[in-house]
Amino acid sequence: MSTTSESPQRNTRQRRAVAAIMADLEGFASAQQIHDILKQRGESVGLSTVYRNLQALADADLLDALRNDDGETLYRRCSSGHHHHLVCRQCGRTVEVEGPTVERWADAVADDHGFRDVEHTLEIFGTCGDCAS
Amino acid sequence: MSTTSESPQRNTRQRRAVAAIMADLEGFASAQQIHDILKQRGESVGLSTVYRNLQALADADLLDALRNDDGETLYRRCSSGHHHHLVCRQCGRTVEVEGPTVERWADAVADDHGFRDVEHTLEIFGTCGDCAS
DNA sequence: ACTACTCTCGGAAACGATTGTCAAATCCGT
DNA sequence: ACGGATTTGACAATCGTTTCCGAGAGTAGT
Repeated sequence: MSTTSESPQRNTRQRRAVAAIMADLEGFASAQQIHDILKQRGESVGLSTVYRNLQALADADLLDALRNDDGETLYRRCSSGHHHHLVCRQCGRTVEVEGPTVERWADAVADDHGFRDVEHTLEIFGTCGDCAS
Repeated sequence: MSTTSESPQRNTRQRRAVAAIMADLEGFASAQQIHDILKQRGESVGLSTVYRNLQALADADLLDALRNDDGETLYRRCSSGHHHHLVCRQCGRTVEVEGPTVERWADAVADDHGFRDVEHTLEIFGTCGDCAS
């Protein structure tokens, strides 16, 4: 499988259901939460399947994935291109932010120390206005 | 535990052994790796104890902790104060970096969106000069 | 529509890091 | 050295996630 094709990607009810949830969802959610939501909507999908499909979507860059402090992986739909997140630690509301300054700073710092092929991760956590009251 | 004192903090062989390892260690290491190193040095310490002491040291801001992509928590000694890391993804060599500009930017962005109690995480990964050759 | 060939599903078992339990060992002030 | 509190450590339990594997469902070819 080194050469070309990804797997053919079949169009299943479960795949559609997970994608639909993610399209609606505002903040980050864990695989288990998404599994619960599916159950509530009556579109029951096996937990393993939820995990698999979320991974697939994340691999295809259709979802952002991040780990919270509890070690859970959270998913959320995302716009294309490089960006970071401002996440409410109460309700999960998320704002995508860009910071050209930060990008340049990170690259410059890495360059100063002779590092190549630089990447970075940056997340901002806080309590949003609504949750603060 | 809201009120006053930290726990009395006793000076045990195990606590000293863990602290000693961390003083020597150059890059980030997982609790289990540290447990192994202790065993090799003949200073055997229970795994739970290693976990507990690493957490305690991290809580006391004597160690930095970060999670790798595999979900393991890695520890490393650190200087005091807020800082970030530039980590070589090959050899683990780590440089502590500061970025007042970034701090201000993050706070400003969060403030713009009405977020309070803001924290952020930022790590830079790359290949260091030595490993690039 | 029928067949054959996969890919996918799902429930249960496996996994791996971490945390909890609790009796025994160890500290440390007195 | 004594005694009460903390800490240790072997083991079990937890928790998120992954893997297994037989059954089920898409899809292409006829």
